[in-house]
Parts: sequence; structure tokens; C-alpha cells
Amino acid sequence: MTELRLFNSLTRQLEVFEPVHPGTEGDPNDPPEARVYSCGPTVYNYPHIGNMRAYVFADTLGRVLSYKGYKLTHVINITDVGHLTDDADAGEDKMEKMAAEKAQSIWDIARHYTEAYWADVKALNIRQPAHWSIATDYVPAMIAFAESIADKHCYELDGGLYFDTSTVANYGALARSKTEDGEGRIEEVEGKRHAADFAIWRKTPAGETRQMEWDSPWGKGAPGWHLECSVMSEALLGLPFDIHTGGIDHREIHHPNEIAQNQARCGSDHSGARIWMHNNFLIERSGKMSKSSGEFLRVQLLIDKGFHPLAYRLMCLQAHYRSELEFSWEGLQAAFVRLKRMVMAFTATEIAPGTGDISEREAEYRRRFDEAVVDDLNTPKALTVFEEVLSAPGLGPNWKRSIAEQMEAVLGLGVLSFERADLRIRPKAAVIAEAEIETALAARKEARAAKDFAKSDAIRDDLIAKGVEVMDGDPLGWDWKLDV
RNA sequence: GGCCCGAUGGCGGAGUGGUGACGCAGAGGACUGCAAAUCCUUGCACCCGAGUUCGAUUCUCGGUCGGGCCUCCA
Repeated sequence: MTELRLFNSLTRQLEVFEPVHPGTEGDPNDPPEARVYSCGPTVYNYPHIGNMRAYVFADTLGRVLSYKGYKLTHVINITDVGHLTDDADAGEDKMEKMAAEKAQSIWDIARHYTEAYWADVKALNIRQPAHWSIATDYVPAMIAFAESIADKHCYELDGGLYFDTSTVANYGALARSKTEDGEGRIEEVEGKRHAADFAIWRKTPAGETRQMEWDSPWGKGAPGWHLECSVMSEALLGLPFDIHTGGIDHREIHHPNEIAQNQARCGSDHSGARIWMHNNFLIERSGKMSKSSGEFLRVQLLIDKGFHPLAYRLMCLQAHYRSELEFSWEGLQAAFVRLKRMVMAFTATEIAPGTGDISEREAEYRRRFDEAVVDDLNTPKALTVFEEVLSAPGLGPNWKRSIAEQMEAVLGLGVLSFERADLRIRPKAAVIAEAEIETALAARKEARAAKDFAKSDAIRDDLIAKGVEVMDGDPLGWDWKLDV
């Protein structure tokens, strides 16, 4: 099979994936490894479906690495501290703010939203990473990391310990930005040596007490956000590791800062990860998704409306991860219909199974699928091959299964394990119970048998009015009619 | 002000220097008492201008429009 090529944001080019730990050829006890770190959520609020696109992407990457034979070690962090609401240095901590608003302990807030995030992860069939790294578990390590680079790379101000971005080579190379000129909208912090310098330790202002604060050589305070990822990736994966993923917004600030810290820690030519990958945004017509404007699009909202969450996963996979993806309910509906048809195609029984040698066809399907996914995760193309296999004529389900299982393991859509009824999600607003529907349909069947079509149509009209679609010639019998 | 992307059919969205995937929607047919579902078939597109080329949607330049980042953000 072909070698895996991935788009590296550092070079803005496709690169052949060469693992840091290639293992020993032929030794099953020393397989080639892939170590991946993904920037995870800040758990101060529910994730919206745009946030979740990043994890569908990271999951797809992980699945492709597994499919290509790498032993995957994936880390996703949970940021439960140290994220600011607005200005880079002076703003409130998001966690503290939400805790104050809800009058709850900050730890309760973190736990609640972490669990909400994990529920979405599960609903979207995102595989469990080897580690969920919780930022607050690593504060001592963060302090140690900061101490190790403080002398050469940092300076102290009233607000905290700042990283001097001029002390590392090519700062901001990932962002392709010129940091020294231009008039940013950022409010200058008194004493900062360079506009791009950032806090790696934020001191608690004198006279204040925070729910989350730790003692450090620079006084009580909390770690800067950028520091967390450098420390946790080093602790769990070692530097350098293979791939660092995140949303495209991180390409400009967070990841360049992380790289700068890694350089300080390990030497100036050392960005920490060999490949940096960034998924593009899910957008609405009005622009980027936001938690503060418009409808708060959570995975749970999709489910409440009767959409299976994996329809959203399919929607993500229909587009390349580096392209912006437009969200609409119509688009989600389209993906949902497609998902249902995939399940039906797979479970359809062949009336006349084909004969003869099919190994060539099989190899061809596998080859085309492989070609798609190794080309920087071209899932839209891979889906078309998968779909061809599912509905391949003249071949029985067992044959399909042997090929489709491998593809399904990469795509994670559940197609091979679903019954159609599994995709019939009861909308929260539904006004009729399933048992009532079955009763009505039984009565309708009787009326039809007696050729009392006036009655049978009346029953059907009633069901339609209650949001139920009647499907006589279909084994499923009925489905929810979704509003889009 | 600086940096960076994008522009493909009704919608979403791949891809390509020479026959423009795929999905949804639409149309026609099969099936059905009629519908729906399903299956089969099928119409429809590469922002504008110039250049390079035998040939450009694909490459180059200019323009227009849209978006992102420069502050937290997937």
C-alpha cells in the first residue's frame, strides 16, 4: 500500500509521514509508532458542533494511522484552567468567570463540561485516546518546565512571567506572520519587550484570591494556556513526537507559542512535533460558529431534533478537513439520508450472488480507498469508494463485509453495525408514542385489507400531522419526518 | 493597517492542463389502491478580464466578491 502523505502547516506542503519511532522491522514487539497530540477543549461551556469537527478530524487521522499499521498513542488534553476570556494578558479566566456566573465551584464546572464533551465524543464515535490529559494534573510539571526556561527565555512583570519571543529562532514561522510590525489591536501590556511575548505564568493580582491558584517561584497564580500543551505533550509523548493537531485558529498564536516554548526547552530547531496539522472551521452563513451568537449548535440539539449524531460525522467526512465546511440543517439532513441509504445498501440481500473470481475487484476497491485516505485524508473520495462497495451488485453481504470492515474502521460511521431502526431517532418534540404509532399502523393495515381507503388514508393523515412518515412498502414501516 | 485563504451545478462538496467525482434536492420510470420508502435512469456548474499553452475550470497576473487571523476561540 501507498505511503501516507499529510499536509504540514509548518511547511505548507504535503509530506510523507515518517514516524519518530519507526520500530524494528519484522519485530511485532517493536511496531512503528505514531504519537499524536490534539489540542482539546477548554471546559467552561458546552462544545458546539464546530468544536467537535476538530475531534472528528483528529479521530480520523488516528484511525488512518491505525489502518496504516502504526501503533497509535493519542493524547487529547482537557484545559480546565488558564484560559482567558479576552485580552491576552489582562482578561478574566474563562473558568473563573463561568464559575462565578453559575455560583458553582470551578471544579464542578470543569467536571460538568468535561463530561458533556465526553458524551459528544462518544456520540460521534470518536475513539478513546490513550490519554485524556487534564491540565490541572500537570501544574507542578508546568512550573518545572517554566523554571527550566526562565533564565534564558523569560522575564518577569507585575502580571506574570513572560516569554521573550526574540530568544528563539524564527518565532511565528508556523503562522507565517511578521510579528514586529503592523498595528495589532492588542492592548499593550506595560513592560512587554515584544508585542508577541506571552505570559507563561499569570500571577493572581495582589489582594485577590482565585479558586484555582498555585504557588510558584513567581508568586501565586495559574499557568498560561500555551504552557499546558507543551508540558503535557512532552510528559506523555516525549519530544519530539509525530503529529500535533488543532483548529486552524491555533496556527496563528497558540501553536507558534507552544513551538517557541518547545524550542526553548529542547533547542532552537526543535518545534516539538514533526508535523502540525490544522482543521478548518465549520461555518454558518453568518461566518464562524460561536457560542455567543445565534443558535447554540450542540450535538445534543441535533439529537433532540431527531438527527443521528453520526449524520454529523458523515457531514464532516464529506468535506476535506482543510476546507471550510458550511453547516445547514438541509446539509445535515442530506448526510442523514445518505447514512440511512448506506446502511440499507449494506444490509440489502442479494437475489443472485455473483460467481467467479472477485479478488481483482476486491483489490481494486481496496487500492482506491487506500489511495484516497493516504492522500492527506481525502475522506470525501474514500466515502465514494466505501459506498460503491456497500452497493456493489452481484455480490453477497459476506463478501461486502470483508472489504467494508476495513473501510468502516477508518470512517467510523457505524454502517456495518446499525439496524435501520437504530437510525430512527425520536425527536424531543414528538407528540406521539411509538406504541401508538404501531397501533395506528395495525388499524391502517386492517382498513387497507378491507379496501377501506378512506379510513386508511385518514389514519395516515393523522400520523403525518404528528410528524410520522408512513412507509407501506418498506420493512421499517414508518419513520420520523424531520423539520429542516 | 498587516498577514492569509477561498470563489465549482438548486444546496453541500471532491478533483483535474484535454471525457467536470460523489451526496442531497429536482425530473422520468418500476413498485403502490394512492402516497411514502426503496430501486433504476436522468437534466444542471468550474466569478470576471488578460496571459502562458495546440488546448485552462485547473498554471500566472490583475480585478471583483466572500471569509479567516492579527484578542479567547476547533
